[in-house]
Amino acid sequence: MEEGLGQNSVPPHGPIDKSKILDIKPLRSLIPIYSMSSQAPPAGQYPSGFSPFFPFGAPQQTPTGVTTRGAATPAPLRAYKNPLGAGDSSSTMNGFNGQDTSGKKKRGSPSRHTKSSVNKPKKSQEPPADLSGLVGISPAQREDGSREVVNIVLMAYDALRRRLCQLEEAKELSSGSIKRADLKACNTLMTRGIRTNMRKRIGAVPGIEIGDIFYFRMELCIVGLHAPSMGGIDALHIRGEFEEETLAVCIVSSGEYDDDAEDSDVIIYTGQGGNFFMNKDKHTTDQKLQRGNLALDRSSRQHNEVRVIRGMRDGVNPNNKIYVYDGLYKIQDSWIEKAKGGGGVFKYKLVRIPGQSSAFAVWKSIQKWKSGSPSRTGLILADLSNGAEGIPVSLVNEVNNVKAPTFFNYFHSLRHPKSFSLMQPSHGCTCIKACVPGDLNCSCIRRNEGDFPYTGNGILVSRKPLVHECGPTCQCFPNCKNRVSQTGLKHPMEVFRTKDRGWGLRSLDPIRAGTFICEYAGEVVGRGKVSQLVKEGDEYVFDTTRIYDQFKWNYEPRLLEEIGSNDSTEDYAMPYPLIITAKNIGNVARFMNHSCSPNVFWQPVVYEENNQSYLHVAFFALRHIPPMTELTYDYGLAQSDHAEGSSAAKGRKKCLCGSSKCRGSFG
DNA sequence: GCCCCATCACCTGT
DNA sequence: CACAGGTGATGGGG
Repeated sequence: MEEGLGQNSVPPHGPIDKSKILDIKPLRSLIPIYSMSSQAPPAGQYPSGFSPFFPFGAPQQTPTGVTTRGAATPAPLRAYKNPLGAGDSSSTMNGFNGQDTSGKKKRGSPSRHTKSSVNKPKKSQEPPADLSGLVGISPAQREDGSREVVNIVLMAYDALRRRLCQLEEAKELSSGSIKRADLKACNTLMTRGIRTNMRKRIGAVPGIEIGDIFYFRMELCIVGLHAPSMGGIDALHIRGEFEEETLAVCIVSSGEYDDDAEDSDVIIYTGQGGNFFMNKDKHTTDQKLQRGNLALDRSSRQHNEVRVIRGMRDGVNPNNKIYVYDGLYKIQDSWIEKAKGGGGVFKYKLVRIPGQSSAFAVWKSIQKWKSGSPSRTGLILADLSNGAEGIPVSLVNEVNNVKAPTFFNYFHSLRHPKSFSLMQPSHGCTCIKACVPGDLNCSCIRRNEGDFPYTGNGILVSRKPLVHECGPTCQCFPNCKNRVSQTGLKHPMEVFRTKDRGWGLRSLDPIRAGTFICEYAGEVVGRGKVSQLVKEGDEYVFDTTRIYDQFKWNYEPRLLEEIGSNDSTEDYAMPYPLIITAKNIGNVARFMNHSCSPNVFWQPVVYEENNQSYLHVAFFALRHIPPMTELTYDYGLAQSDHAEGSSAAKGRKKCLCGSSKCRGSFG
């Protein structure tokens, strides 16, 4: 039956009649598949991707929806799988939900299903309470998100996941372990209603921007970008008046297949099924035109927009995979190939819709810069740190003719005029080799209230008034995992010229939330000198005693209730003042600009040198940061400014961060 | 029609 | 490499 396509690895030119090959009934010609009468929004208001529903007549317009975001356009779709969780629980929240007049129903009735509940006893429990209000998500926002809500959900997810990892790692290999913290965190959040964009849609997803990166498939699920937790194809089922239709809305390209195309705007995607590499004992079979394949096939005819997420190996951590949202594509071609195992395999050619900001293409050009083939445009200096960092810090200006920042000496850490004697002198831990999470004999861990502050791959678990790291007086090896902020830069950085804010800092690598970025290096000065420095025009003062906007980064303790761990103090009070000037001496941190919605935050870290405790300011990623994104943190307000109220105090600068939550000025 | 459960596939992750 | 594992689709029974 596969005579005609046995030897081809080239897409045939004409359209194939798959119905012949696969014994599938032919496609019917499509009529508009949802009712236009009742709720059609005014013309022109469709989100991108809807017009193609008009089979042949509608003009192929440009992807208008691509650049707009957050515009919660009403979608005239009725999805089969309605977001029942939302509908139900929202009415529950009103406290008036037509309570079961139908006597029985609902779970908890311990009637005849007891037999099945023997093997899975946990199922019979009451559903967990809706906790979405805790983190500030309304029922409507669960349906349709926004940038802010997406950030809230992702932060809640990762905070919980980090904490679960921490608990898991502390337990060594003993009792009931929390394997797969990624799954557990997702499950917890979903059952508590902490998620967004539950309404499946074609085209852009509100709150998700092209270039956004993710570190787990579950992150794609909870923000409504791609629903299946493993499957590569997300399909939407639409009920029309006479027919039902299924369309592909999103795909994840894992990069494990031969998806690669030379052109970064093209992707060749393999259909699903056929067991062609999973079951080894089974002979590989032809893929069938069903499920995801069927959806892709229909989409290739409807020409609807399909979101594309590209999975790729993390250069820093080859075990990890990073998912990059690469925007909207359309399926241009499809054909059948013969796989090595012998089965027929569907192939789909997706082409990126032009006019979208680049995402995956940026990754590709970074790869090229790193290999050095076309040199970086605007490169002024290959390594601003002059070897002081283990990793080069390039200096780049693609904007104007300014050749260099004002002179300063690059230094990787702090210079103390005197020892920092606020804390009682203490001795380092006596661990051999490395400190082990959960080992309460380790004095450093005890100082961290029994928690190892970092996960195994060096990610900060939660903010604290003070993180205690191991230091030179500890017995443990220098590669102990509790020395994260002492190990210098881990990502190749770039000091670059911004359009309107002088120099800025960004990374060539993606940075995962909670990753240590750098410390604020410079000279420590006494508190009394601050005003003098400011008067002298020192723009490089870091002062822990300023007023900082509070924000929540740690996990929500109520989400951990069933594990019995509900300690979480996100205490924002700064225990010890520390003032640093990086005017004459400093590192990359002095180039980080202010933003009112930053992607980096600072955390006090302490460790010992020569039996004296020294305080450092360490910067961590607030959320996942795509490569080439400017790194920013909140500069806070000088105390004197705060006392004067909101009147424009002297020395304040107009803020150009461009955030929707911009406070207007800083400094 | 609905609800509940079981089963299955899936471009996971450790 | 093995295997635990979540989600959503599917299908059957009550």
